Amino acid sequence: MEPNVAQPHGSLLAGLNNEQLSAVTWPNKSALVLAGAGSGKTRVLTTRIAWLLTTGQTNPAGVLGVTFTNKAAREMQTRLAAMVPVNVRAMWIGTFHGLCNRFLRLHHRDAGLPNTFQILDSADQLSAIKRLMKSLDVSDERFPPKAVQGFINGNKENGQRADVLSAGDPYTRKLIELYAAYDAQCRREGVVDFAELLLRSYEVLSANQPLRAHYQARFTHILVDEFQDTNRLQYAWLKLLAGDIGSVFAVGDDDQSIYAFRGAEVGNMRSLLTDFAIAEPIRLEQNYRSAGNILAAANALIEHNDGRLGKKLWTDAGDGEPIRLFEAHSDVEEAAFIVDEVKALEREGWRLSDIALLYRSNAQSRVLEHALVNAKLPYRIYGGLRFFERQEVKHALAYLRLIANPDDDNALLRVINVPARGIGARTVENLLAIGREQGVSLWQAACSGGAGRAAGKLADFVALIESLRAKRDDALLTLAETVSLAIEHSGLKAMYEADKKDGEERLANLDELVNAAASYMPDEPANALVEFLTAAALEAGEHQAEAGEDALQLMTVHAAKGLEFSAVFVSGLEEGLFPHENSMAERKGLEEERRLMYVAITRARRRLYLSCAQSRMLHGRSSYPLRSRFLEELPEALLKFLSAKPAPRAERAAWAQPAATPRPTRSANLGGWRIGQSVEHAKFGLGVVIDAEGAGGDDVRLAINFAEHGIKWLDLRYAKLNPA
DNA sequence: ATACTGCGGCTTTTT
DNA sequence: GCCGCAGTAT
Repeated sequence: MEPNVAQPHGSLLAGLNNEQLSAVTWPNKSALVLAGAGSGKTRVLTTRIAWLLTTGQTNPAGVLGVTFTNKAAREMQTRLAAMVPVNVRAMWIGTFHGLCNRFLRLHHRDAGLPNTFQILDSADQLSAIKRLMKSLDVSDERFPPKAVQGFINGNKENGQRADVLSAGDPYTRKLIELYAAYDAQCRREGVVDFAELLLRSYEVLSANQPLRAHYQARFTHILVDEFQDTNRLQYAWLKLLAGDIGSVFAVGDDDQSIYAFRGAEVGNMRSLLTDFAIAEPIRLEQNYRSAGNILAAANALIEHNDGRLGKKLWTDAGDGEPIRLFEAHSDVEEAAFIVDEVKALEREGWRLSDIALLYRSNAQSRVLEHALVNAKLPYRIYGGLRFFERQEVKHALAYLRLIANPDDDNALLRVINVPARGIGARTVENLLAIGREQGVSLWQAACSGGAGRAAGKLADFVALIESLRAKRDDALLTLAETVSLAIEHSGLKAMYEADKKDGEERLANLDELVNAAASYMPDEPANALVEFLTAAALEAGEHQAEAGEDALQLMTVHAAKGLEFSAVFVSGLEEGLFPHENSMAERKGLEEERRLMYVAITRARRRLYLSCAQSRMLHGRSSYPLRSRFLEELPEALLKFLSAKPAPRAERAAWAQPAATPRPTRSANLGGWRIGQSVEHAKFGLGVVIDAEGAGGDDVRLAINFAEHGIKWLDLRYAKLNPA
């Protein structure tokens, strides 16, 4: 710490611990802040920006603040605004995608994009891919559209265009061909997907030296949140922007890296140290959230991972309560236990909204919800559809997109016959054929009118869109009026009014859309519609608003990252579920599962419950999983066993055994096979039996580690195995 | 055009 | 066991 700098800004820096202070007042060079859970990383990030500004080391234009979620970006802006008098809206603080969008709008010419370019969300992208494949007559059996989407996005996130890819096998060659065709289609239609926002920005900066020099000189301070979640392209983008002058101040936690499955590269943390000549990360290890026992459990668990940068959370708040453990006979009993405990907590005066029920996968919420409904405990569940992803909202947005740009084929196909107006599949086929043959958009094909019997209906549709466009332009409608008019004139409103099933809710959502438009503040009023549509794509909205009532919080562990609760229940701690069996087949999959467990544990402030069940309905059948190895990785001294029937001593003895040794299965019956046996499978080749589950008899599944295909779980009723 | 039925699949998810 | 999709029946 440098007193001469810190002194005049005492109020800004007051209350920071030594490590936080050294991070905040780090000199103007790159840094990696290893910020443990609950160690005050957002505070460090925002205070550093405030400090840089108030000490005159930079001005608002010199700061680039990057986050992953809109929520985090907003929080950064709000907190910064409270610290320094500065127009945070004018600053470049936002998500990777939001900032790239801003960049591409400013430089759309350099990027080769129309100034009205629209953004495809994942669902839009998938339907664009399906449409493309249909037009190219590619079998969606052999090439599942989701897999094609994954291929395209994966390559974009590695910075690779189709033209630099090559493959020996025809399958991959086809994928590359589809990738190229997809990009061409997007270019024709003036749309970009999420990954494209980043890749295109990166390419424009790479190719355009003056532009690059401008931004490199401008952004002297680049600050990144949740750095462990960056992918290769994001890292390259940051590196490019930093150039030789700029510094990167990255905050992250390798132990909370839980998004490798979507391209996050924890390795970027180590790369940052070398590429930016950082001698040692700054460690924020003092935790202000959880009781000591909870941190001790988290520390002990995460020690089982290799290759960590290393970090040990501590608190001066005392040990607190033991961690409560419950082993139920069934998933239903587990849910009943949780309900009972929650009721007890409620009686003791805990707020329901301060209690979270966490689980590994969404399917687990069902049995919990069932128990909660019966117990009349209010709950709020995160996940599922978000506002701008609802079909009625997407329909309305599609009309708005057509107003902004009628050549948007995705939008046109979505609503050309919604509500039904006599334009059937045959007519649409014709349009697609014309579009393909003449190289024009579907809108242009429809305008030319050359489509047989439904020509009149098509003309009506064209007239509808044109009248909406004309009304907006001539009558100078506000954004909200445009939205409202589109909903009404398109017939969407009438359609949902006639829908007795869930029309009412959908109409309410459409009203909400009009409200959203009314309160939307565009940067450039003349461009309000395009901006609004962009915001709708980049910020899909809350998962489910419904605030107000004091309700239990149900969510996946992933969704809980970044949140904290006084009491946390982690349910379903069973092998196969948590750690999830699918993750075992992935490289480093188990370690990511363990980090996920680490995230779950560190959400709790005062009380932590961990539970598992001896039997569980899974995929419509009973399964009899083993206790999760993660439970065995926790020091027994921290635990308090609450099971109605504690496990027998023999089983308890196995409690602290290292997880590496294969444990015996519950049922000795492995359908005649044994752990460690070599087997052969017709499709997967040679492998070794490494684990088993199921009730025995015909209900046996074996985990087999195949030489060629990795670990697979096979159901003996279907899989043909031979001894090898 | 819509409603029903059968089938497969099935982890996590932000932008 | 449940959901979503596709294909068929009305």
